[in-house]
Amino acid sequence: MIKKSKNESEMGYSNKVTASDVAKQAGVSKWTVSRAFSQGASISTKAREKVLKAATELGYRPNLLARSLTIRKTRLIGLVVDEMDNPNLLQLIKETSLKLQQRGYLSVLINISEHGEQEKQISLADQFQIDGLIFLGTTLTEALVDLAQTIQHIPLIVLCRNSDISHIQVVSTDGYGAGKQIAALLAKQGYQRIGYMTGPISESTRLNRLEGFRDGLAELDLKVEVILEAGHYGRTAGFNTLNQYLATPSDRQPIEALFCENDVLALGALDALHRKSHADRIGIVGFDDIDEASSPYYALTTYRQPLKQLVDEAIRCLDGERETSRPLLLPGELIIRQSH
Amino acid sequence: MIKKSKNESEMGYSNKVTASDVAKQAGVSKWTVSRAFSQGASISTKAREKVLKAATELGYRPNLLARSLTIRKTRLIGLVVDEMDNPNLLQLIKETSLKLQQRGYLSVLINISEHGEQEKQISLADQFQIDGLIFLGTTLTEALVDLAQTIQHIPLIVLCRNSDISHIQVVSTDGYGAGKQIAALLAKQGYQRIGYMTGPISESTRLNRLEGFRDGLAELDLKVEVILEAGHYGRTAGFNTLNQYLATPSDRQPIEALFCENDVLALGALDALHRKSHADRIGIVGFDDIDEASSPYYALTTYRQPLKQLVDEAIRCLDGERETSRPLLLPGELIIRQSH
DNA sequence: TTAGCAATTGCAACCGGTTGCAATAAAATT
DNA sequence: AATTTTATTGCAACCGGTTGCAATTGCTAA
Repeated sequence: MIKKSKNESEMGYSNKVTASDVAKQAGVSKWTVSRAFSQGASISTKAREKVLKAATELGYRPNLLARSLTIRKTRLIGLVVDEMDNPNLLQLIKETSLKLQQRGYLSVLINISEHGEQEKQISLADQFQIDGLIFLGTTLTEALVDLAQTIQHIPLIVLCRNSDISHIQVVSTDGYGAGKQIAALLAKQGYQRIGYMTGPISESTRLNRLEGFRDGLAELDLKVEVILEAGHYGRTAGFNTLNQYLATPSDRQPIEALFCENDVLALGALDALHRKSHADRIGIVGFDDIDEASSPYYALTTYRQPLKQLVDEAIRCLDGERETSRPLLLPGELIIRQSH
Repeated sequence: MIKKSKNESEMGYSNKVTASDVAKQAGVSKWTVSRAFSQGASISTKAREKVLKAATELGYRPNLLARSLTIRKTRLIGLVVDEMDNPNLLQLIKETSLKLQQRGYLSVLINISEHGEQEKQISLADQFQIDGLIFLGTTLTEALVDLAQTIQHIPLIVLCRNSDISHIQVVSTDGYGAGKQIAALLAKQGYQRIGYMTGPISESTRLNRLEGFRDGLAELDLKVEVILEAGHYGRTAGFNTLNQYLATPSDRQPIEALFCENDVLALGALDALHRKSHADRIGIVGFDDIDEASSPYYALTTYRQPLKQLVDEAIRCLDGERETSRPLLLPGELIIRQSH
């Protein structure tokens, strides 16, 4: 319950209370007011108390815009997102925004799912003097990379994606290792003909899951028989892609197992197998461990990313607590269920 | 592909290019530069061209922070979210941020899922001089309502929730009407014993689905036999809640149909029915029409909210294109599948 | 050619804070 | 008690823009 002071309600909270007003009320100069509100400034306890009292009386709240202008720091962080049909992204946004808040940052959401407006939006946020930019699992297009080149004055971080753009810090799950683990799992299960379903393919960002998967299979004298390319990361896309593959007549046996680049695709793939006879079943493995994966209808075997740790590390990079150098790749956890 | 001018790369894009610099380069005063960048300002075409040329040469980009400070408008809109486990929320965020961007706004994400920090976060955004606040399906606690009272100087909008706080504009789906439709649907199906599963109950926000459902059933001489209360909107919560109900011995017959307050709860409920014999089946209806609802495993009958329209209206309120008055309730669409 | 008027442009002041420096007050030293 | 040292506080200038007003310029009409 927030108590409203008398003055506050009297003045209708017109939000016009400025530091000078407080100064007048407290009988000090506006500079002293400023000091009263900044940590560890040179000010006597007495003065600070006087100011704080006057401030609450008047309902004064410092204007962070003005503050940011002078100290040249906004504590605004841009969160760039694109594929907004993935529950995992929501988790990522949730964790990131929460951690940012805890560190006193404010998140500016930059939605680049609308094609063509991408550079404009990021550029706009930049003009607003954001202090950092985090790409949340974003597929970087060439245009975005170019744009990133022009924004070198703030930390740029790619989360949950690999990339080799020089000045962008990468914080991601070790997709290569995960791919290998999943290869081993499927091989142990006795599958011979194994496929991979990928989302959209980007030049400048990679997930490395396929590479690890391929190498892992190779070590066991197996190979990736087919790569199915879903146009985007969506359940329906996964559904259609697998359906189409199954419907296409071929002289070869169809695959027996399929590793999907993420859970959403995997669920779509499982949807495509709905009501198939047991003989026609295909072992499916996903990636992310979204909530639905644990449903008894899906029971999806998948690989869980260490989301909280990833976010932690990303923010550490923002704060400069980690020298931006090579990509930071953390291991996740294989979640075994029944779908594989 | 963004072309970098020579100067830009020469100076390492140090972001220090100010209006005065451009003025010097263009041989005009900094005020003229300002005018060159503002629509419909009194400036000659010749001067504007000179300035624009100099600006691109130097890589000048206006500092929106400074601009906002003087014009006393930031075009920053706070998006308040809490339950971040709901795919529907992601859609809502997606639509809202996109539309805001199209109107030249920037979205500040305010995550209040962390308890206790709620007021602080909103207050912080307010200090940053945001121009409006949209609650995205947020459950308003008493503390939040109190806080909202102190922020009367900017438009406050509750999206996808009903509320009777005086100065908050409501834009939502007509939950009452939807509830009635669903009541009719279930009655037509021949169900006699019908229940309702609710999420957390809030004093100051309502969805009105239950009220409509109850009245709809009453008109057909039926009633809501039981209200199951899930602690929060989560698949697992829905799962546990229904499971618990089914496991509790009772002298009465169990319900035959259940209307869940949203799809996530409904999917959880369906999970609880996994592998039940046909006789023990319960007809389930959800709300939202999230992507997973269309899965063949779930085939959830549900009610789709007119998301885009809702967002449109909300932003119209922001822009003052609609006199903030009574709640704005739009009808959605019943999506019939097999789960009911 | 020149008065008369509109379109431009420059200037000062301001938005609401912060910061280095100098002046003053308080505390410590001898 | 006088002097040095240290802690506070006030002041001017600044962050990077915008805006009302006055001065200047350009253009039209007489």
